[in-house]
Parts: sequence; C-alpha cells; structure tokens
Amino acid sequence: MSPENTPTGNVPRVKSTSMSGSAPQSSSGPLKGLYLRKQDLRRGIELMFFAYRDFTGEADQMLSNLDLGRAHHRVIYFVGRQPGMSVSDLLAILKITKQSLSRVLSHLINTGYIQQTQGARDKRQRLLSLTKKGETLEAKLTDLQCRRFAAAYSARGGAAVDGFVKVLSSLLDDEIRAALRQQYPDHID
Amino acid sequence: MSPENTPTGNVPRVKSTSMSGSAPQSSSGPLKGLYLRKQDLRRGIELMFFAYRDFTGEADQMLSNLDLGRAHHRVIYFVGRQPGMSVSDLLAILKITKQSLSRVLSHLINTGYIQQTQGARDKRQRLLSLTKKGETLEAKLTDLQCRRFAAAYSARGGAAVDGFVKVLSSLLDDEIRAALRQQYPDHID
DNA sequence: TATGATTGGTCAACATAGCTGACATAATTG
DNA sequence: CAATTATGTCAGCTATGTTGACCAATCATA
Repeated sequence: MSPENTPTGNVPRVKSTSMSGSAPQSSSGPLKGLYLRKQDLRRGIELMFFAYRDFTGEADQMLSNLDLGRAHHRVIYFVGRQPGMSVSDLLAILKITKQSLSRVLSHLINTGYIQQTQGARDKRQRLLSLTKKGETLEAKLTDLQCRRFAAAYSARGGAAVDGFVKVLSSLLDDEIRAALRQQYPDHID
Repeated sequence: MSPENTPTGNVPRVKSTSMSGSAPQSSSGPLKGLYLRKQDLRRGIELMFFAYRDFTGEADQMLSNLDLGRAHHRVIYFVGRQPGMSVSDLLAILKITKQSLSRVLSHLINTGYIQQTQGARDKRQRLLSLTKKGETLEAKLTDLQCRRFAAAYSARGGAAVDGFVKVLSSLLDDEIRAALRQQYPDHID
C-alpha cells in the first residue's frame, strides 16, 4: 500500500478518502487541502490521460492523412519553435535516442519538410529548420492545437489559465521546469 | 497558414504574437484575453507534452522493472478504479481495439494481476477485478502519481487546482467531458 | 423456438516508435 | 597528435497500436 521508494523528496501526505460514498467533508471554513482527497488526485490523473489524448487527437488525424505520426509532429513542432537548432538540442528536448530520431528526421528531410544546414561555428552541426512545406504543415498543426487551447482558455478565463499553468509547472521534473522557465521569461513560477 | 478544416465549431480567434521580442502588451486594465497570445498557447502545448511525460515517468520506471508497460498500467488503473467492469467498458475507456487490449489483458491475467469472473446477469461478460497482487501494484503506482499531484496541488493551492481542473476539462472532447462529469459529481463544469 | 445481435476471444500480419549495441566519419579541442 | 564531440548508420529487438477474418457462448426478440 505505502510504497517503499520515495523518489520525490518532501511530499505531503495524501488523505485517503474512498472514491465511493465519501461525505462532503464540509467542516471547516477555508477547507485548506480539500483538494488533496484521493478522489481529487485521481481525477487529476484521469484528466491528464484523457486531456492529453484528446489534445493530440486532431493533429494525429491530420498527420495520419500525410502518412506521418506523432513523432514527426514533435520534430516539426520543436524545429519550428526554434529554427536553427542542432540535432543534439532536439535530442535533449525529446529525450529519445538518436537512432529513434534518425528514422523520423531522415523521413522528414527526404519528404521535404525539414532542411539541414551546416553549422557556421561548428561544422559538425547540422542545424535544422523547416522548409516552406514544413512551415505550412507546422502552422496547420499548431493552429489546430492552439484553437483547442484558446477555446479552453477563453472559456475559463485568466485566473483559471494561471492555475492551469501553475499546476502543470509543478507536475514537471525539476530540470524541465528550469528549462521551461528559461524559455518563458514571464513564466509563473 | 489558416487550416481549411475546422473540426471544432465555434472557436475564438487566436492573437498572433511572435514568440521572440513581443512587447509586454501591458496596455488596458483587466487585460481580457492576454492569455490568448500565441506564445501563451504554445506554452500550454509544451506544458502538456512535458508534464505528461514527467507525470508518467516514475510509474513507467517501476513498471519496466516488472516487465510491464504503460498499457498494462492503464488496464490496472481503470480496473482498480471500477472493479467488476466488463471488457467492453474498458475498451470504451481506453479506445483501443480488443486485439490490442487482449494482448495486455491476457498477460495481466496470466501473471496474476487481474482476475475475471462471469457476469451474473449476462453470462457472456467477463467482469474484471484486481487480485491481491494487482491491488498492491495498483496502489504503488497510483500512490506514485498521486504524490506528484499532491505536491503540485499543495504547492499551488486550491484556486490553482480549480483553474487546472477547469482548463483541462475544457480541453477534453465533449463526450469524454460528459462521461467524466458523471464520474465526479462535484466536478467543476 | 429459431434467428440475429452482442460479448468476448483468437490467429495472423502489419506499422509506428521506442530501445540497445556496434561502428564510422568529420570536426573540434586540449 | 590524441581525445572528445556531433552526427549518422546498420542490425535487431520490444511494446503497442492497427486490420481483417473467424469462432463460441449467450442474449434478445420476432
């Protein structure tokens, strides 16, 4: 029941409340920590699962029509985000092996979505960027996902977005959070 | 640039703001819709990607030590959540083919994590539940993920959790949101 | 009761996307 | 010059999704 391994250090204890038939617990005023009930945490787990699936669903559909997969999407997305990045930069973001990346990246180069140029300072580097064709696809895919976010954000408002970003940030591993904080200077952290 | 297909109906327009060097836009008072800048939406996309990966990472590690994968985890999780569910219930949640499920489910039955009992009303049904061994594993895995959520939730507080749940809910496809609303009666929706 | 639908399972084949290990080439760095 | 780094490649394995075909048991109903 209580796991031996505690990889994350100081973590608050979880209130165990049975999923079924829990009393509303409407006792104290501010109800500090009400959201730490087991069922609330499980709701979080499930929301992540379903939301991630739905969030990628539309793009996956568009990609499959082009005989591309989610792995291609990630490459296109991150190269589009930071044109001129090196292969090792991309590997560090995706955290996959270069052999895995190679398969996908080669295909994107062969089919004209991505181009490589030799690095100026370091001639070993192959700096990655989107072709026109790649830019067009990236725009379509990102637009699809941005629309979903824009709908959710505007449906819920700025305060909700703020909480969303805060909680997602805190779900990240520390190094990733640090890296993202770099990328987004006005990041809530 | 602007995609022809608009699968989701009425969706607000996205403010296109270049990622690099955008002025802080600190003009009006309430700043309604400031969070709809392109860079904020992309931050959302990236947060989902990284947070999902990190959120599943620890469990994945524990699973791989047992020669199990994320697919097994999903089965164990949802069966643990709703013991006595039928195979078709599970298929409807996971949205995979029964052949895919069969591989994973058979393995979990053969290795003693899950048991099947014939349905009482409908004898065709194989109702699924966790064995003791399965319950133990489910508890460990869920505890791992719940700890991460509990840490994030308590670091950010109830208002943030509220926003988090609201936005994630709005990212869902409509049917999934409806189904989840059933599961969580006091769901914010 | 006979028929058709549903529930669950199986076999076979295939695709995607991850992995390890070994090795190679070119360029940089000390 | 030697060691390291950046990138790429070959070969093979695994996990997890897909189709398509088919089967048995059970249920529901005309």
